[in-house]
Amino acid sequence: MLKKAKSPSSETLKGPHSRITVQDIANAAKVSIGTVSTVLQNRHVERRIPLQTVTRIRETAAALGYLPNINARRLRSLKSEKNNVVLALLTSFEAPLNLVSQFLAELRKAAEQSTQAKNGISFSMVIELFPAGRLSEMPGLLTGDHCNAAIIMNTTPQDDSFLACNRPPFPVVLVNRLVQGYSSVISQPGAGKRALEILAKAHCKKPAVLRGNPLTQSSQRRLEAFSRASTELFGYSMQEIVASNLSEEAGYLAMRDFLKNNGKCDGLYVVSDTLCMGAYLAIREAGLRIPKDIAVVSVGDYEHADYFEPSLTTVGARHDLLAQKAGELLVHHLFNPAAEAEVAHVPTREVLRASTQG
Amino acid sequence: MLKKAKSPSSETLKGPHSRITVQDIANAAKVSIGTVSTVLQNRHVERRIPLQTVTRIRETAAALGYLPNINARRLRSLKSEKNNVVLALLTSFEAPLNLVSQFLAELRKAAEQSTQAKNGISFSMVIELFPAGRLSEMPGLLTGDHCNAAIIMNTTPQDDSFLACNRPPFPVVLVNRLVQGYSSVISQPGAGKRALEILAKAHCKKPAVLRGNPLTQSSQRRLEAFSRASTELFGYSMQEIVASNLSEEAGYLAMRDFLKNNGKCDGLYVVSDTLCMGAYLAIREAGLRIPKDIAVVSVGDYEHADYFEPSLTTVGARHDLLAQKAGELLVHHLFNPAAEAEVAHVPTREVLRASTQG
DNA sequence: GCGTCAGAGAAAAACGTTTTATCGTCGTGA
DNA sequence: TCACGACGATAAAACGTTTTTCTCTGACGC
Repeated sequence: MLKKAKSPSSETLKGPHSRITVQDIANAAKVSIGTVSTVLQNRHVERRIPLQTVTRIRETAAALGYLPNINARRLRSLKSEKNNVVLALLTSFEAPLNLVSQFLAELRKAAEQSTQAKNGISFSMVIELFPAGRLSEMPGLLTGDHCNAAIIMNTTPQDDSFLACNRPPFPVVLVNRLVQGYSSVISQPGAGKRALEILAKAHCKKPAVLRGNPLTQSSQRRLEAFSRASTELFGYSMQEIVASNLSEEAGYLAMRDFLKNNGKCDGLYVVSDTLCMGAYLAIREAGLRIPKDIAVVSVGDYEHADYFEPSLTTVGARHDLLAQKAGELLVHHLFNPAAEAEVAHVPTREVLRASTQG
Repeated sequence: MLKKAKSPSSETLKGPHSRITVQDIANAAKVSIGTVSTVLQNRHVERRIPLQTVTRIRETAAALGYLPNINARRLRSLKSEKNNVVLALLTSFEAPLNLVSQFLAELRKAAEQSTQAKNGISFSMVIELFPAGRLSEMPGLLTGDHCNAAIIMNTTPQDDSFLACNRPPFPVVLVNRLVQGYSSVISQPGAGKRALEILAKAHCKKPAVLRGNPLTQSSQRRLEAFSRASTELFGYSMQEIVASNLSEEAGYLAMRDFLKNNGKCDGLYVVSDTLCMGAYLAIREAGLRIPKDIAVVSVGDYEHADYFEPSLTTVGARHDLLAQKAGELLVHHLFNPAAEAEVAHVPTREVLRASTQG
């Protein structure tokens, strides 16, 4: 009802679902869009707009439910934002976020160090989340209108095959995933083998693994290495205990059921610290001792391992190096569009603690 | 060297630090910007651009180090992106991110439910991180060119006082902070009092708290309530053990030193589960038993409490409700610009476990 | 009566893209 | 010779802002 065409450039009636713009406010308040803009930015005092006009504009803006278009605003805004490059970190809602801030920090560091070379460029970084397995629905991924470069983490196999078929029009670095044609950072394989060796040194003969579902790509590699090493050393593969997801509770339930059904093992490799926390409880409840009855190795996802009772031996990724490498690689690709895809292997870290040492 | 003015609209020489645009590529490759644009979007086949031109454009783009301007691209892009509202979640680098995905998910839910009312609007959500205490340096916070609305979490007192003086030009909801003039969601006070009551019921006489540094606003409120309750019941306040930060290690060290110096307490309130993990180890190492020698209550930040040994009693925030309320409140403000600031108190959850029950 | 100045606002130029409409040119069949 | 389609590319409009420049009043001092 407040709307009324006035400016000749907007004679055409707007569609019903079209968003309110400064032009609409200007028409309704019978001023020009420049005036509306200054008022909405609270610069009316320096521009000497009388209070009456200010309140009129403010009221019509509120009445019309005006929401500024962020992209238009940024496009036109300060000089400092002019040379702005958007770096994104894409991860799934379901994955734990505790690592992503480290990745983001390293990415920023890498970007800013390179700034000195390509001076004048500023960086802004965002995290965007997608539902696991539905990376394909992420807006801007294929059109390239969300970021100039991205680190993608915590994808599912479904997401990976989507990426294999559809390449975003900007540099991408994957974390712990191997997809043809993409750069990625990846933990050195061999953690699985080392896990078995550690258990063997703790005099285990019947190894088992506890894993979540679905199996992440890196877990799968570790498991395969573990299995191969087991076959080599003992002549048989390990038992496999499958938890329904990656929570403590799932680990607890899976391990409890295994032990209840008279499952026997004297060495356990758990592919996530969170699962392991649940497994510890199940083992305690069954009256078994760590490491005397069952030695346990996990991966060191978190920094908790020292505080388990008994403290937990871990062989796993060095997230700090992964993050650093990922940041460097992405920035490298950002400024060297012709560079070949590159897979960086990052060494693992091994900390022997009480859970494998009698 | 490749650059050469051709189009009449860009006769003026560019400054040295000016970013490469499609115009520059067009000039260098001697084609029009429209052609460059179609090639860069890989639509050359449908537009029948010959391969030779395509490669020439691609090569000059790469040689010039072209990076598209994301904002310009989004501004001009698809209809679906036209009615796009940007919702942001601002948190500090230092704070654990494990909660933010829950907040983001709830925010999205709230936004999408409201979409049916305000139909035609799509939402995009981003997380942006700032160094704790330096929220003020976050670009776009005061100019409003980064988002249409934001949830701000994990601020320091310094950030709060900055916010108190400078109001961003978009709706804001704070989490667990009380700042004049802002809407916020906040855990019901009283968790601290309940913690003391639980300890008292476990026959404690000498309560202590273990806290991190700096003290977050919500921790401070809890501590004050705890102290008041202690004074009321016992006639004296609790002892205060201060850890240097919020890590497991800090908790361990602080608690170990306290016990080493003959500190005595029979009930411990720990304001973070992470700290508590360290405290558990220190208590074990000192040969003390939980809860017989020391009963322990913490806050339930994570979902670990069941898996502590012994399992950990918690009284703390219901993050699910906090997140839900925050999302709803922000969306409400987004579509009702005139609405008053509102503080939503969210009840706490109390789970009694073995660490307080002999 | 005339220059000057301040107030209030309009008009227009940018920002860097994408998209649409248009324009030559070249062969080719009638 | 003419109409015509295919080809290759260009010019120009749009996107929604912000910012700069300009215009039009009156009022005021001289």
